[in-house]
Amino acid sequence: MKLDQKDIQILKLLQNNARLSNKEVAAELDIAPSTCHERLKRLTREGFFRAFNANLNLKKLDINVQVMVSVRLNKHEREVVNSFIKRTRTLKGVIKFYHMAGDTDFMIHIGVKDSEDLRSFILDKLANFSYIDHIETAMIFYDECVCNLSIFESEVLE
Amino acid sequence: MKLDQKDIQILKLLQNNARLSNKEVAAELDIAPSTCHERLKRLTREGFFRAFNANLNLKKLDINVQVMVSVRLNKHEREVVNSFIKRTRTLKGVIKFYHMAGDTDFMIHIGVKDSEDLRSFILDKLANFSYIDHIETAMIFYDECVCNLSIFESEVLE
DNA sequence: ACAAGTTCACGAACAAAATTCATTATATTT
DNA sequence: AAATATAATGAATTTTGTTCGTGAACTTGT
Repeated sequence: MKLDQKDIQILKLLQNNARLSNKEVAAELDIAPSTCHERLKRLTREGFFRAFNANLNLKKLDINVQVMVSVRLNKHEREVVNSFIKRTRTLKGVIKFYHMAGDTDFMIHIGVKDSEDLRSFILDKLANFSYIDHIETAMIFYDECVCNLSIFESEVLE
Repeated sequence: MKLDQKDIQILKLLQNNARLSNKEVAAELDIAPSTCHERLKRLTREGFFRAFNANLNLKKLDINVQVMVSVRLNKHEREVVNSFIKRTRTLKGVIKFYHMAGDTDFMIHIGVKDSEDLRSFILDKLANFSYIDHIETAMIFYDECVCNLSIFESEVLE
């Protein structure tokens, strides 16, 4: 499946503003709304979008502490790893979940109200999983979704 | 400003599907579209949304390598830090940008085509910033935006 | 180079959703 | 309880989404 410039432009626009209307995207690309609609439908059908997420202003929700929790397990069989993922990804406060290669097995971006909630998250929820080898917590001052698609403007995929 | 259950439900719904139509959200909350529209407008006006991002299927874009690059600087004056941020956050391939407290100053989630592009990213783009003390790269097997808002269902903010 | 076929973009027509607003209902305050 | 403020509603209007027939542009095979 080939992507041309227009397709890539659509992806980039929605990447940075997922609530743009079809009409707005069309205007940006300088094509007819119906044409744009066809392309957007095709991109969706072909699975170019994983999800559309609203990035919330956490401070307004009284979520004042964001941290990156790095976890190392002491067993790495598929079963143990899967069970960790299954159990952890649904915990309240989890924002983003990375499964890593290397020293650290998981990096979990979490957001909570205060340091008490953080303590409870780590001690009560994370640490009582049986195969934890190591947990390290680093505070996040500031995070940002940048989304600079690493595709050259001249590049066309097929 | 107070948030009630319905507001929180709206935020959660859009967090997980930012392209839901007003009508769909209204149906989910079991309220009239006009009511829902008012609330959504209010939430937007009051700044509860930072952004709406499409999460793209990177494999389909020939972006096969995702890594978390940890950077430590050897100077931490505001000027140096700001200049690093300004310079780095716009680099092609940067997906998410974390400014950290602690051992590591920045964690940068990047996505590139292959290990060659990664090498070039690190050597040509990152490493020639003057105040780099340390760069560490960890491969990401898999990442996911989970968005489990850490707000209790019974909780109401004001 | 040319004909046949395919792909793509377009605009008009229709359907659906967004948006506004006057009215009614529900809370809050005094 | 009356008065006031706040929120929800449905109907009317505007705007957008969606479909589809038509024609332009581009491919392919000869």
